[in-house]
Amino acid sequence: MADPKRTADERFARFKDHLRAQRLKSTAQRDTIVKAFIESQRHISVEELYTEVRRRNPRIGYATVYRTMKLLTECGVAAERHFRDGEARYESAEKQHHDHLICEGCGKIVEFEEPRIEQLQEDIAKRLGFQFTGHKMELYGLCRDCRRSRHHVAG
Amino acid sequence: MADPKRTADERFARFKDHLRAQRLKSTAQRDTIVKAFIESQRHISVEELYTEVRRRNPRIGYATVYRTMKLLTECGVAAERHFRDGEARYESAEKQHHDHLICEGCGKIVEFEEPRIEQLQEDIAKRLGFQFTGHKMELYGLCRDCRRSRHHVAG
DNA sequence: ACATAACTGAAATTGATTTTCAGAATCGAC
DNA sequence: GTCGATTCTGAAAATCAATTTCAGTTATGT
Repeated sequence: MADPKRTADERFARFKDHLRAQRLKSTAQRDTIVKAFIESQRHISVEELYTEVRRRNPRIGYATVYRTMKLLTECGVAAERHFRDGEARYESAEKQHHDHLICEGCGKIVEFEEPRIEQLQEDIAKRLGFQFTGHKMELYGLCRDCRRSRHHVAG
Repeated sequence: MADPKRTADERFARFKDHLRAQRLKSTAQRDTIVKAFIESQRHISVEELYTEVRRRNPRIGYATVYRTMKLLTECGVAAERHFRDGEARYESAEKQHHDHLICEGCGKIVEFEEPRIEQLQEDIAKRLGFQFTGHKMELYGLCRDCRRSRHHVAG
């Protein structure tokens, strides 16, 4: 596994490169938000990120967080996901393709890959006359912990 | 294939039964909305349905359409879907389970089933310690027609 | 017919996200 | 370094889909 510090630096640098390439400006607010995102846990929501950003600099506004996440998505550092709860969540776009298994009890998100599913999806698209471009796939279930507490409630 | 008229009547009757069972009231507005939905094409949005409903009775409000679609979903006549475009779409819940392949060019929606994918999904959930409860899966692609027009634009 | 619980439309509200706008900061030219 | 055009920023307003409120209306059981 790669040195996480180095990876973080690389991602930050990629963001800075994007700004330069697009003739956008480097600002303290953007730096703060991007660093907070890069150091964050996976699948963070804007609200969660905003809370952390505010901790670092309380004068940064909600809109700037939204605007900066859009930039991060454009330059391929972040990827936007929409699960069932209605608010966007962002994850690192570094990782190879994967999908998500989400616990309906506690919201825990587990990542997985399954090339056999991807293959079947391509086959289906082709069979129906489509050029396959992508998919959205989430599995839902109950994790072990939540099954245990359900049992308590139920009997 | 079943007689579509009979199926429509059955679905309307199921809605009426639901009202009775829940001690809710039959109203002209609800009847109009439900009939419009039942006669509609697959995957209709609330806005599209509202347009048709207004044609039949211009005094019916948006909120009533929303409220009635919720009832239809509760009694299993309609099923709510959320694709990429942000607004809910409703389809007949009569059909057996299926997923959707959506054209990114024209928005065309094709339904399909693939038991092998469902099986793999269950396997994944079990492997990761989850009790599988369901999935959300959409495939995206370009249909034949849209590929053709792309070619025109591109070359 | 009456009571009453449910329903309706319009308007207000919500929650996530985006836009507007006036002041502030960046960065490239001098 | 400082000027100036351009871009940014935060706060507040706006948007968009969906829900709720509310005061007046209607359906249903007796």
